[in-house]
Amino acid sequence: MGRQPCCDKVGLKKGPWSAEEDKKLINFILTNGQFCWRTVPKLAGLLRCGKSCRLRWTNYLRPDLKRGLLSEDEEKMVIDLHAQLGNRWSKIASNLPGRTDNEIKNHWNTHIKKKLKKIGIDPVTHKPLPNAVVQTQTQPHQPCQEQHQKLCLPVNQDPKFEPESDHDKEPETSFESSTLTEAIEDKTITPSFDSIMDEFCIDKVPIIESNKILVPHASSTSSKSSNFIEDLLLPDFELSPNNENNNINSNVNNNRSMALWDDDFINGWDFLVNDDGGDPRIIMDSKSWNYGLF
DNA sequence: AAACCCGGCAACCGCGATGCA
DNA sequence: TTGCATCGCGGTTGCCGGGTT
Repeated sequence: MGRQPCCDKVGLKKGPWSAEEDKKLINFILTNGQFCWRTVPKLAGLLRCGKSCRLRWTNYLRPDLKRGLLSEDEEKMVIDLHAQLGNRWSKIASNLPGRTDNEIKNHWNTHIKKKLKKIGIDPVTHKPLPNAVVQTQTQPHQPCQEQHQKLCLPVNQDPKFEPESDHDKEPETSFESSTLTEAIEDKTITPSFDSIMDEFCIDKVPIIESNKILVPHASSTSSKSSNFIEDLLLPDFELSPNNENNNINSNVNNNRSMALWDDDFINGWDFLVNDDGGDPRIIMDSKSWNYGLF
C-alpha cells in the first residue's frame, strides 16, 4: 500500500477563501511550519484539500510575497527568462524573489503578451512576427535607446541566475540566445522599441518614502517568528541595517535583493487582521508579527 | 440607470515527477 | 520492484470589478 489519499474530496469546500480560513491556515503554519500539506487542513480545522491550502499559502498568504505590478526590471527578466525557459513559470519565478509562478503567468498572459504582440514580437518564439509592421519613429529619444540594451537583462550574467542542468533540453519556445536582443542588434525591430520602452515604464509602482519603510528589529520578533522564517527557507532574506536609509526605489533597480519585511509586505499583512470593512480577507497585522502574537 | 463587455486575477484541474511503503 | 499517494507545475476556468454603450 502507498500513502493515504491527500483528501477524500467529499464535503470539501471550494472557491474563494474566507478570512476565517486564511486565519486558520496562517495560524497553523506559523505555529507548525510547512510540512505535510495533506495533514494541514485537518489539523488546521479547514474543510479544504491540502492542495488548495498549499496553493493559497504559496500564491497569496506567504509573507515574503511582493505585491503590486511587476517592476520594469522584473518584466525584463521575465521576458528574457521566458525566451530561454519557455512557459516554465516556476523556474522563471525562482529568479524573481517575492513573485509566484501564478503571478508571473498571469502577468505574462494579461500584460506582456499584448505588449510583445503590439510591437510585432511573437510572445511564443520571441521572434518578430512574419507580418509585423515595424513602426518607425522619427525622433527616438535617447533614454529609451539606452534602455533597449536593457530590455533583455543578460540573465546569464546575473549572479543569482542558475542555469538549468538540463538546459540543453530546450522547450520548443526557447532558443539559444535572446532573439529580442538579437533583433535589436540587427535592427530588425529597432524602431518599435522606442515605443515599447515607453510602455515598459512602470509608472504605477508607488514611490514610498524612505522614512515610511518599516523594518522590524530582529530582536523584537519572537523566536517563533524567527523559526518560521527559517522554516520557509526564504530566498534572499536580508535585513539590511541601513534599510531605513535606503529608498525603496533601490529595490526597483535591484529586485533580487528584496527584503522580507518591505513596506508592501507589512501593509499586505495589515489587511489580515481587522474584519471590519475593507478587504474581508483580514486576519493579522504587522504588529502581530512584530511581537510574536502568532 | 441598466445592461453588456472586457480585463485581471484567484483558484481549480489534470498530469507528470517524486518518493514512500 | 511495484503500486500508489503526494507534490509541484502549467493550463484553464470562472468570478469580480471597472469601463463602455
